[in-house]
Amino acid sequence: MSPKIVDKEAKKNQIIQAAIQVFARHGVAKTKMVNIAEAAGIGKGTIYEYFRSKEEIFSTAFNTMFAEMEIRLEQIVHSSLSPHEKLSQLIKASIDFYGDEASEFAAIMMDFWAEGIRTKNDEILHAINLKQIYRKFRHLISNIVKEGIREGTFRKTDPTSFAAITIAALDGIFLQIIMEPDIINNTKIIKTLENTLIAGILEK
Amino acid sequence: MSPKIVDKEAKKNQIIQAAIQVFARHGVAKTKMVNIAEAAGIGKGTIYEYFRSKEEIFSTAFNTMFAEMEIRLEQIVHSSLSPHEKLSQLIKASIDFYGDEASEFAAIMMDFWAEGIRTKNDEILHAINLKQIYRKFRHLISNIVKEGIREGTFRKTDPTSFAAITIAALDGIFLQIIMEPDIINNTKIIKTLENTLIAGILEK
Amino acid sequence: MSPKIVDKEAKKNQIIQAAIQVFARHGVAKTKMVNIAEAAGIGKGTIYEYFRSKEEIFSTAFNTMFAEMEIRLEQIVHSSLSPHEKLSQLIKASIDFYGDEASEFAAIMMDFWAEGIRTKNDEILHAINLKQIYRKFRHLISNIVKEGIREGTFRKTDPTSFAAITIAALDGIFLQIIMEPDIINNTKIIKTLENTLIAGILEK
Amino acid sequence: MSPKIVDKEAKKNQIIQAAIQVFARHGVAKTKMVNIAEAAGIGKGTIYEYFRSKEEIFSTAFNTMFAEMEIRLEQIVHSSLSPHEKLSQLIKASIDFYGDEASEFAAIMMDFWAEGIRTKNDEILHAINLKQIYRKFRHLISNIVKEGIREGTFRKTDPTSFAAITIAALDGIFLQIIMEPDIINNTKIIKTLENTLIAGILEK
DNA sequence: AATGAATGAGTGTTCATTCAT
DNA sequence: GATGAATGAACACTCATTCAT
Repeated sequence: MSPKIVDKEAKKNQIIQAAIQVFARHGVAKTKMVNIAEAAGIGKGTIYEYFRSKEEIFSTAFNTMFAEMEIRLEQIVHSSLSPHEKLSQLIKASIDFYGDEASEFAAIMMDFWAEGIRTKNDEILHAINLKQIYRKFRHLISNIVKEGIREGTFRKTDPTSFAAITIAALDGIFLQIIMEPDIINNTKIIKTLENTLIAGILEK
Repeated sequence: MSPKIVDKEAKKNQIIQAAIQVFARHGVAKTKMVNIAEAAGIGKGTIYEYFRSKEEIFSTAFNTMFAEMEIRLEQIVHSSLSPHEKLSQLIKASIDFYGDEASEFAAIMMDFWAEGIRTKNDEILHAINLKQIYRKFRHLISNIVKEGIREGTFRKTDPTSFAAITIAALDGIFLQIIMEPDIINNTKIIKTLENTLIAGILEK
Repeated sequence: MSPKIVDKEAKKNQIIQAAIQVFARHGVAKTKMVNIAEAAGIGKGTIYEYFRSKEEIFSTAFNTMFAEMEIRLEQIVHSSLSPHEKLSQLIKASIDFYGDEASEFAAIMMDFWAEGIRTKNDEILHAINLKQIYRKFRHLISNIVKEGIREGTFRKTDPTSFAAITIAALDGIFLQIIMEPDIINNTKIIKTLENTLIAGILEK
Repeated sequence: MSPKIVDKEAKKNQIIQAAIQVFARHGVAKTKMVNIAEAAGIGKGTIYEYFRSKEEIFSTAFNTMFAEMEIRLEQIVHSSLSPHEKLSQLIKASIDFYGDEASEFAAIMMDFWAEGIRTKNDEILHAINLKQIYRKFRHLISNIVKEGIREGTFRKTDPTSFAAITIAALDGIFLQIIMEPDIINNTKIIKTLENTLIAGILEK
């Protein structure tokens, strides 16, 4: 009675993974549906069995990527490490992540940002809530800061501002690593980030 | 210096300024040649008297914008301020700049970045040398750091790494200000940046 | 007469009835195979077990509808009524039919006509023989006319022309009723048709 | 300063005439933009300089054709002929018109009708006001009828119903002529129409 | 020099049809 | 037999670029 049984979710994911690959290599704007289809090893029309439009693929890919980032972040935040160590871990994990996977991850992230920022004005991309995501990230990190202040190991600092700066520094470093993976030395950068960002918040 | 040449240059600039306006408002990908022409108050075909292609307009606009940023940066670096004050100024000037003009400036910058990053792989956009620009920026800031270390006011820190982080933090903050101009409090952020970044490099 | 064959025919009919419903509601051109399948309560692929193509469904539906019309027409023609009464009945039955079911029936009929007319040029739709159908209709009505002339109740009139005009008037009225069911008053129209068409053929 | 000067209206008309040709030959639904472009001897993109969409071409063509019909009709109605002669003229002119130009004109008319009827439900095609057009036609003819009744040459008949039937008969005859131009004898039909329709309304 | 009319390559999306289950 | 997942041909429409005026 029932024909070919397909794991719809698995296939959606397969398409999204293919889309991310292609977005990363060619940019969101220049990615054609047929490219995604080819990358996913399926026919162009098949995509539309799983996604309504290019836009939907875009926002799904976007949310998928940020969801992954969030999970990594939360693992550190909810660990039993000290606040100081949490920040260290956060920095290290981020830089390592960027360093390893950045070149594929970078450009698409920029597109997402570029598109996500513009979303502020458009009403189209409600699915991409960059604002929400950054709020969440800041919230997670500011909790570490508050914890440290409560403990007495961190100086009294505005937790949200510090969180914003930490994310900012990591995002910005990300950009530079993308551009010059060879020159920007990861080890040195990590050390310097600890020496400046963390040193700046530690109670003397 | 014949008047013809001056006219040509002036008109090119007029077109670029129009292009930047339109890029900012609608995004590079969504900007049509006709939009630029209209914004410049000229005919669509006339653009091609001054630029070979949309691509050329894009990269010219890109370089124009970064040239302006460079000038602002150099003014601070080459001032007679102390290294500490130079960094303070740099932070303040950047944040203020972002805060004031960011919303128009932001999205286009993201597009430039997104496109510029991708350029790494393509051979097309040689004109957009994001790598070069960041190198220049790091060089300028690392000079301030070296100056401070030489003076003894800054701790021994890898100047390039610190420069990279400073730029990174400012770029990253830029992103967040763009997204939430109302929530990200400029004054607090500036203070926190000084309390962390600068505090982190100051000799105790 | 094996049950299998009966089933096949029943299912074909079920699909055709569904198709007619959907054609009527959305127009032939805008009707998708999936719409027909849904209306028939079967799977999209199942249709192809019974019909070779959309085209075949279309022409089968077409012929089905005209066959129904023919039956209604023949019932009147072969009744024991007088020629005058037969024409009256014909007009009344047609108008009533249009009036009641027209709005659903109309648009599909127009599509059939439109497609059927074009068939003249194409070789594709041999199945749709609008020419044949109209010939049959004219033949039936011209028989009533001949009967009336023979009886002496009708004036000597070209039977085929009169048949053509009668069908024409009914088709045309159909069109107008479709467009303005409220304004075109059925009772008045029937009376006027009798007063003009029939009055025009009656021997004084 | 100003480049190529083009008579926008003339070109629009050129495209519409081409569109009508192609609509007539292949049907509205099967007509591709590129077909119209080719028929007009222009590039596909050029059409969009003059019309927003296929839909707009369709409705413009529709209105153009009906406007022409209206002019022909009004010429007869507003002539100095007697009501009886006006009706005769109307019938003759219509049949001749159909007979001569019908084969090109027919199919497109059917499409227009088919589409126009469906329009009742959609909100899209406001431009195609078939209802309005028929109302206008009925109005023109009913004026002839009223004139004849006033004069005493026509029997007391509901003018609107008679107008509706006249239009109906002509439309319907049109259909049959389209299908069988050779069999439906124009001269006979005209005579029979006069003998039935007009005879039916004449005061005895 | 300046223009905008003309163009067609290129794109997202639809849908009749196929076919593995 | 029945199904619906898969497919790619097809099509409306866009837009960078050209070029006649």
